Amino acid sequence: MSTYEYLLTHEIKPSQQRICLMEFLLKHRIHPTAEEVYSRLSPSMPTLSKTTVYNTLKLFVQKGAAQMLTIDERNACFDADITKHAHFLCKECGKVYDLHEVPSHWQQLPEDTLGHLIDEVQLYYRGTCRKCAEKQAKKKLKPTK
Amino acid sequence: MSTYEYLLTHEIKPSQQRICLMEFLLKHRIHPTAEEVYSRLSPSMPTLSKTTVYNTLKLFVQKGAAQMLTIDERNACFDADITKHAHFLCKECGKVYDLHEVPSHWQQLPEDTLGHLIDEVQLYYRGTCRKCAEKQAKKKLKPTK
DNA sequence: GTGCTTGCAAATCGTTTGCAATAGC
DNA sequence: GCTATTGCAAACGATTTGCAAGCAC
Repeated sequence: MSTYEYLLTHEIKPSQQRICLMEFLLKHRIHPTAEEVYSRLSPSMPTLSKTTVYNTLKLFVQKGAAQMLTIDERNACFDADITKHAHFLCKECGKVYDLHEVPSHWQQLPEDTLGHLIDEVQLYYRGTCRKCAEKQAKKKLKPTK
Repeated sequence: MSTYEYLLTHEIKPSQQRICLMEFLLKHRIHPTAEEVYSRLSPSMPTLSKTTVYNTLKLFVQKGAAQMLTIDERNACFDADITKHAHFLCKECGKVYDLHEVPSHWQQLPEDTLGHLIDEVQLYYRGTCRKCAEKQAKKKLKPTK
């Protein structure tokens, strides 16, 4: 299915900008922030504005074509993978990773919700990612001081 | 145990402001934002500054005496209950509720973390809280228009 | 041409920073 | 007196808003 058709299945009118943004999200599963999307796309789309990036990402979320992650306190990031899956934030480098290997019990909604109506679940982990942990281990072995 | 002693157990030097803030957090389990803490305390502490509120809340989190929640995209909120428990955000009224009744499997760290070192877990639900759901139901029965 | 989409500039809001005043040992 | 804490004002950065221009059917 083309991105054009994919947007239609989510009731999103496919404009040039929307297609490019969705294509970017689908291709680069890096959980980009609005800022990142803008800076990566603007070289090839000189007239693209940040406002459009913000508007479009918000539209995708509203229409269920993307999810917004609030795992990073500083800025929201976006994921076109709309299946429920856990996320991991590295506090060192700020990267967000998928964690599909987490057992999926958490995805089921609890029976007792105190009467609240739940329509979204997010499981967030935070810590130090593999790469940063390795970097730190090396530093300890041969310190630069 | 007094708040003074409680702060000491977390290696936090108990100043006037720190005691008041921690007392507020312990007494009012409403997951306040920094702004809320400030506006609720400043009437009785006229010289209190927002900077101090931000500094102090950050200190509490660093020392493990409070946790920061990023469930609300707009602003961080704080919880002096440092036990692992799920949270629910009402998208209508913005309130954050504890959900202690959620089965606790999710609190256990997954075996396969792709090599990442996890030191924090958060489970967030979002939807419509009981009060807001009731309000909406009433509106439907006797619409004002 | 009508209505939605885009893009610019300015505004907003939460949070941080620089630095001087203050408090507590 | 020295060090850590506090508080003000300014800076900052992410996001939103108002509005004019552009596009598509």
